[in-house]
Amino acid sequence: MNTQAQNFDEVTARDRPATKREQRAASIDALLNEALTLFITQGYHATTVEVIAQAAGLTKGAVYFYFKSKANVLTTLLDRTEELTVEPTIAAMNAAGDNPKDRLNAFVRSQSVIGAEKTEYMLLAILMSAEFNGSGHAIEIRLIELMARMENALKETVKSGQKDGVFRNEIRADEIASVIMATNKGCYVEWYMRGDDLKGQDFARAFKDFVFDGVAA
Amino acid sequence: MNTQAQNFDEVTARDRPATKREQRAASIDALLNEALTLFITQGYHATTVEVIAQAAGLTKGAVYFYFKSKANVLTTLLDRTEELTVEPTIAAMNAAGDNPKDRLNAFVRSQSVIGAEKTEYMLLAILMSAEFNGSGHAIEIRLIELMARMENALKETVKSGQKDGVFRNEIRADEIASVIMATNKGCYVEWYMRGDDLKGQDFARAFKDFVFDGVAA
Amino acid sequence: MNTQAQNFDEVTARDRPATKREQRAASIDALLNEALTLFITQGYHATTVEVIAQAAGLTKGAVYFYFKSKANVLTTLLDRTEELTVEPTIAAMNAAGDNPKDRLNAFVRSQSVIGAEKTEYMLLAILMSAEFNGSGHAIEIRLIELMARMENALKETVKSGQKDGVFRNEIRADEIASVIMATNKGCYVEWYMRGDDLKGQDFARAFKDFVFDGVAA
Amino acid sequence: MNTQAQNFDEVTARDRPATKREQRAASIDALLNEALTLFITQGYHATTVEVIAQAAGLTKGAVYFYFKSKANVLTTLLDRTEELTVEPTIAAMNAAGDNPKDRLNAFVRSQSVIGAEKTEYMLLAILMSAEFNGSGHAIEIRLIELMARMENALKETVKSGQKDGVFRNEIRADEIASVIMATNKGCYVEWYMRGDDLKGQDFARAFKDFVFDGVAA
DNA sequence: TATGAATGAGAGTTCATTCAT
DNA sequence: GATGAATGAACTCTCATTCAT
Repeated sequence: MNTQAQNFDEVTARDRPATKREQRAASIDALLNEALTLFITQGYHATTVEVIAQAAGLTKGAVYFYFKSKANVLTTLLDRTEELTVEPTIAAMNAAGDNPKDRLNAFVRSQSVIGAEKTEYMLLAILMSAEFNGSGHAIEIRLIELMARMENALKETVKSGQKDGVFRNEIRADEIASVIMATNKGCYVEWYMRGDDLKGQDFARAFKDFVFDGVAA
Repeated sequence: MNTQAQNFDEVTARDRPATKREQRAASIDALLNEALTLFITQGYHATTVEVIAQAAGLTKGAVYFYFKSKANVLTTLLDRTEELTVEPTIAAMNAAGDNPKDRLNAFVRSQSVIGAEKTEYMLLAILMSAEFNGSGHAIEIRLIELMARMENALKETVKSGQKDGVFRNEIRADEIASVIMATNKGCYVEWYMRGDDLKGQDFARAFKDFVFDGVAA
Repeated sequence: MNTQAQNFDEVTARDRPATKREQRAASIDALLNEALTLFITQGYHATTVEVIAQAAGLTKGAVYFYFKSKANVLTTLLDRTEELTVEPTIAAMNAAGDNPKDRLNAFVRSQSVIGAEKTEYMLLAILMSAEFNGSGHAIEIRLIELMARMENALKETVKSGQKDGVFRNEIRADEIASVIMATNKGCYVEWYMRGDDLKGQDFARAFKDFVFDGVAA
Repeated sequence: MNTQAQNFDEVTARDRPATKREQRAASIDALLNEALTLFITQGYHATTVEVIAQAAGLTKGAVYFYFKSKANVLTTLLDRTEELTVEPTIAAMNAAGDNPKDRLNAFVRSQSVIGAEKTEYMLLAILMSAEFNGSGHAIEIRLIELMARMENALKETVKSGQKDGVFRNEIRADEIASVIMATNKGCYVEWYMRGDDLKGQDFARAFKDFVFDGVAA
């Protein structure tokens, strides 16, 4: 299953596929892709259901045919985010073995790769976290949980790196992990907001060097 | 009676001062303080004028008596932000003399101090930048200009530090300055969003060490 | 059932027609008809969108589904006004041939007919001209243009009548045309405001005699 | 009494006279003058109390110090209107004796003079009649009564002119009087709205000729 | 005499959501 | 599968009015 539509980077609902199943998938994909872009460029609140629909070549009603609410569009996107960003990163860390340095390296590398390929999903998680922070909305909880998975993996790595003496010890693992995460998030947002001002590769390298030299024992 | 309200930091408009001038100042202050908190906790779009007014012990109409629009509440707050965060930081850097290391140190120190004392103003600038990014709103321009002042000071310092050979040279000053700014912003947001999870001083120290070891030649 | 509503001139949106296209047309028509009546009886500013909607058996939201603003309801109505009053009058004048007396006669006749059949549209143009005069609003320009089409046709006729010696010459064509227009407008408003006090036909005849004797050489 | 402020055409409250009584009169006068202009240029609804106050060099509160409501500003103005336009016209007609032609002549003449000297007051009555027509507002009744005084005088004159055989008989006095009033009002509004396009004197003459030829037997 | 702070009702407008077709 | 009509709640903003000073 799921063999359809794989090759398209941006599928709009206009390219009507033959079967109903395909059409369904195409519409959902178009809607989600446009919503993803709009949520990170305009913010969730500032993005209207109407605009999402139009961008996907559909009408408002279609959004409610596929999703039970605007919030549900976002949560669906967050499911994809977890799948496409958090899981590969954790998998990469695990694949790197037990050595803390290797694990941290895997984290930074994975983030760089994902940052290049799935930038929008990473940004979605970061920006929605900011937008929903303190809102009491169910999405806030979903986001905290999503981010926590990543941060916990990092924290464990830092901890064991401190125990092994390869990472600096004067500062608690919590704080170090937080600063790394913060730097990571900050760099994503900065990179995104600056558009073409920053050369991606140089910026990613700066980030990497920064992290490594920053935590070196 | 009414002696109990003297110690509060937050004065609401309810405590009617004697003269009109005082009353005016008190109301504006209450309004701006509440708006500041609400804008960073809920976001600008999610904060209604009514809520700002009620939080300040006033009504919607009063907000429009003092400010010509909701946006004007924010711009007034941004004026204060520039005054309270950007200017002291630049002043501190200038006071530190010509040595790039001293200047960078002044920047980091100033940010830490302001981060502790004027956290909300710093956060406002950072969070509103994210919320208004790409909106085309006049506020976006105001924010870009505000942030640019800080970043330019940093960039100049990094550049002269590279010329003197005290900062690493393999990466362009632009990228380094951006990463520092990104780290700075990321840390503010992280710190704020995590509430009491992070010990402020430890976190600030982690940030400082991070920056310094990261740019050391 | 439901056979009783067939004879009504005013169809409200409640009588839901079968197809969507019909429903759309019915709603728009109901909205415009009610708005027309309300704008001339209460004035544009004094008429609220809510009242228009309720009069048409709909809600405020429906008004904004069909029109992008309150002003757009009026401009739509003005388009209809031009079509139903200005164009027939100019067409009637042109159909009357080159003789200035015939043309003026056609003007007065046409105005009387339209005055009887499309009173509200004529009044709308006149009353809105007064209400928006000097406002700087885009509608003001639209109204000036609309009225100018009629007045210019009249002015040309008066001019050629003066050249032919059939109309009095002591007064400039501009002034005569203006007085005719003013009398015309004044009579519409008077007639409308007086309700049933004035017998339409007698009044129209008085107006006609008045104009003809007034311009005769 | 009432000897103060007579010579000023436009007295603003800024030219503070010496005594309180004078100041009071000056403020009221400034307020009424500005309100008069604003009501006819912008309409009653579109004119805010704030704007009236500012135009008079005072604040909103001052308006409520002198008048009990916005409507009361208008009614005060209507009292002046009656005094300055209706009464002189009726007096002029009475002074002209019993001859219907003389009386009508006195009416037209008086209107021309008042039209030149007290244009704004005449316009106020005409335009407010249109704006408040059908509103159910107390002002509507006040306006109807004001206009009726003038129209009744005219109607009586037309009636006796018909009896004497000097005015045309085929049309009822009511209709003739109404058409004259309508023409009169229409011309005022047209003249006003056209600004400088129309030469006042020519226009007045056209109006006069128009009326006389129109009513002549 | 007049100001300026503040209110509260209501305006125009937007938008997530529902539902018959 | 998708549309388009319609709703209703909420939002930003306006303005006549009140009142302590």
